[in-house]
Amino acid sequence: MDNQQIANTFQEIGDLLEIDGANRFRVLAYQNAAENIRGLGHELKEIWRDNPDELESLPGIGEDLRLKIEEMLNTGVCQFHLKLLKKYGRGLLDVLAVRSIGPKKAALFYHQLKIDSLDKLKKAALSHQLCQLPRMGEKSEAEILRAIEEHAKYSHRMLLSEALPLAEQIVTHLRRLKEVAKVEYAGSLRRRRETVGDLDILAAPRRPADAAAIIAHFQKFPLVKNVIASGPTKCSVILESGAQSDLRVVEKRSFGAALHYFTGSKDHNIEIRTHAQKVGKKINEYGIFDLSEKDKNGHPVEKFIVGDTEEKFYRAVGLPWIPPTLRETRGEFQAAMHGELPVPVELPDLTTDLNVNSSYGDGKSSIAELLRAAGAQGLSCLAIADTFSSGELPTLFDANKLRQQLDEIDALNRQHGNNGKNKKAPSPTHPLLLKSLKLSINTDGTLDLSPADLLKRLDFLIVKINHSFNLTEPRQTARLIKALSAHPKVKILSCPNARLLNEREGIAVNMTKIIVHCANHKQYLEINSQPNRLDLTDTQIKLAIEKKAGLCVNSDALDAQQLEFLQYGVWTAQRGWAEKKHLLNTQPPLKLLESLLS
DNA sequence: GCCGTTTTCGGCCCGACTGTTTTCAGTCG
Repeated sequence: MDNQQIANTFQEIGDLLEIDGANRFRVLAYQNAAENIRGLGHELKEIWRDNPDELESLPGIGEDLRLKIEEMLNTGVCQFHLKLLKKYGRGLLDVLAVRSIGPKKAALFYHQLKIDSLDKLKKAALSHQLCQLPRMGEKSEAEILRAIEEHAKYSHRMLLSEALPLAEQIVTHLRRLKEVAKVEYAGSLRRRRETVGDLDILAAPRRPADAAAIIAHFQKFPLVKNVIASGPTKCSVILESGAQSDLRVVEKRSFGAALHYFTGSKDHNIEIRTHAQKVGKKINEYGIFDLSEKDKNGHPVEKFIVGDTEEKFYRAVGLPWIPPTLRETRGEFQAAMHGELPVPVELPDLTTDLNVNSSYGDGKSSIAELLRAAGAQGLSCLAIADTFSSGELPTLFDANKLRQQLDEIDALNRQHGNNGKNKKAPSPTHPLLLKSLKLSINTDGTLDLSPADLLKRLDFLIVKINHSFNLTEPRQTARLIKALSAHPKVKILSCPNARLLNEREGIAVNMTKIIVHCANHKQYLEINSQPNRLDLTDTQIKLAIEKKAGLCVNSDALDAQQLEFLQYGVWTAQRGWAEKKHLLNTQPPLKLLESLLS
């Protein structure tokens, strides 16, 4: 079992225990463990194989959960999980996933009406059985029906690239209101997670009395389908796309504290709050409060210290500002304490895109168009890497097309003075084109390497998995290592997990082995910037940096416009603690070439 | 069930909103 499966098992145990009426802190322990395991950079399987004792040193894992992890790694199942599932049935988990139904109502429906599936829940609501139950009424019943509809239509997380423009539209909409002093989006969107559950928006009115006007204006956003909750400081709506958006309105003096609070992650906030408690301060979404003064009865007096900006907020607890992309409890608090926070790589640090598709292959733009777009983005170097053979059955290698492409690249380089004789270094005005090729890895790990005379003209090769996604982990790992070793010009592994967000799970592969192989052979793992890939993942990037493996952020653009996707790759790199120095393609092009070919 | 510079027991975040209540339980973030 991999981390994801183990985390899901703990999550389900937590949910079922909650319905079972277990101690809520016991439930919390399972949920925390699930969350921590999801954010882990290393596979539990590997940790356990190397040193079984180390499992218990992981956050949120004690003796009991360690035993359950070992059981799952040994047998592939957890008996306790099976016992709970047998008692309640898997359908009850679906019921629990419906908005407005929590553990208490799920348990009530189950015990009173034997409801253990979405289907039975819907029938009970339609036949008005639900509203007969204690503390249930017609409104609650209607709300459940509506939530079931929404759930059927929309239960996935949005891609970051879908969430961002939507949130920006809402923010723009709110900024138009003169009563608004400040407005930002928060949540996992601000942390640049690869997928986003809902859109959290935060606003501060110019005067406290203006809050109601902001709430009202939010509801008038053209894409609002229905309002699910609205009060004086808070409003939740469902948008036309099915996504939920939550607005919170706080006073200006609390804006920074609230921005921190609603940006999360939850675990990061707990870490900061616990730290604040140790230094005699209290944190909530309204600010930081000093508790050192006591009233005449000896009770602490809450004295507001600060809350208007995040910078001041962190400073008040003795910490530097921590970038949102790092707030995932992956050591950022300790790093901040010791002044060792990474300086995240930024988009302008990139000099080069090492993986772009042209119209010779799957791309839509000509090389000249790609080059212009790259220059406009501030890039001074671009590697054209088309795939000429792909799919289940590799077609014949299209040598003539490639020859024609290489001739065009040589001509363009001469035109820009990059013929080796010119002393001028490549720049956005004199960009350099590199010649590459993206080879599809065969099922047995071999590559179609011919003809040899054309390979000689290429600067480097990229390899990528385009088919046979379902091999076992040992086979898939061996396949990748074989492909990486197939030719000295193979330098980059593209889309290492071969995943498609919301569509296809990544391949089963021992990524630690791949990372170590790349570190030992001066090869580079790609952080693919396509918003539905973002592959490597953040935690794997962090692992790669720890193992000193090379990394690069590439757009894999299919047209000139998609060079803008590099921003998504850079954000993912930031989440993996990548600094400028960790990425190959932040180097000046000539130095980059030297590194790549050494 | 986990955790510890308040440590082996007793905590574990808590405020906003809704609906069904006649003062609050349940859900959510």
